[in-house]
Amino acid sequence: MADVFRALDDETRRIILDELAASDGKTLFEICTLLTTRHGLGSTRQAISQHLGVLESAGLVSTERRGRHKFHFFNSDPLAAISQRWPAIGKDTK
Amino acid sequence: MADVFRALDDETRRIILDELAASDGKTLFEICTLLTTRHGLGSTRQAISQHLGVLESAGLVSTERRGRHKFHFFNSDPLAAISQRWPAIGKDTK
DNA sequence: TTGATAGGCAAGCAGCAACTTGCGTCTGCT
DNA sequence: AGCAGACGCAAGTTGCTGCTTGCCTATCAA
Repeated sequence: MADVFRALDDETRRIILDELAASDGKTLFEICTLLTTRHGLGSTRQAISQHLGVLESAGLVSTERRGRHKFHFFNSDPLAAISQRWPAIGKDTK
Repeated sequence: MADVFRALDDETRRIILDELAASDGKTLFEICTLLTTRHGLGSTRQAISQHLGVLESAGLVSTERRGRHKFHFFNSDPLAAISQRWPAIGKDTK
């Protein structure tokens, strides 16, 4: 559970989650391109790769390898643990 | 919004939030006592004070001064922003 | 098989964040 | 007024974290 909060404590990782939540199945290079074009982030490929590693080890992102491509998928299950700990969250969300 | 995640990225602060969510209106010394007795944390008063400062500047804790006492209250409003960003959170919370 | 594409591993560096330590401030009681 | 309790401020230290750099592995196409 601690990993989830640590993973969310970074604006770049939050943006990555936004992009994956909008449309799943992106590769590392696609995410790199999106971050530079849409969000003006000049991070390196390795930096993004490390971010994805953090997100994956926190369970927020799951991956699937096909050939030389690795696709990334958003997983919201760990976020549910937050609303379980402080139930007031999902109260008025409907 | 970044402050909220940074504030939650610390086990001690999460425990403080748990205690305040369980029962509001605690003073700094009361929180210190709870952390040492119930959770076995040997932190200093100043350390807890700094944690409360982080939580307060993130909007997760509001304070009220009466005399020489300062009471702390849990505020879940910033947590709602999380479920707004990734709506999947409050999905099955009912 | 050669080359190009997609990604992984690991060391090094810089900045931040948590904790401690020491002192200062203000309130309330006697 | 004097003292003790509850809290605030600020500097210094240590450990972690994000980023870069450099090199390596694996897959597909020609």
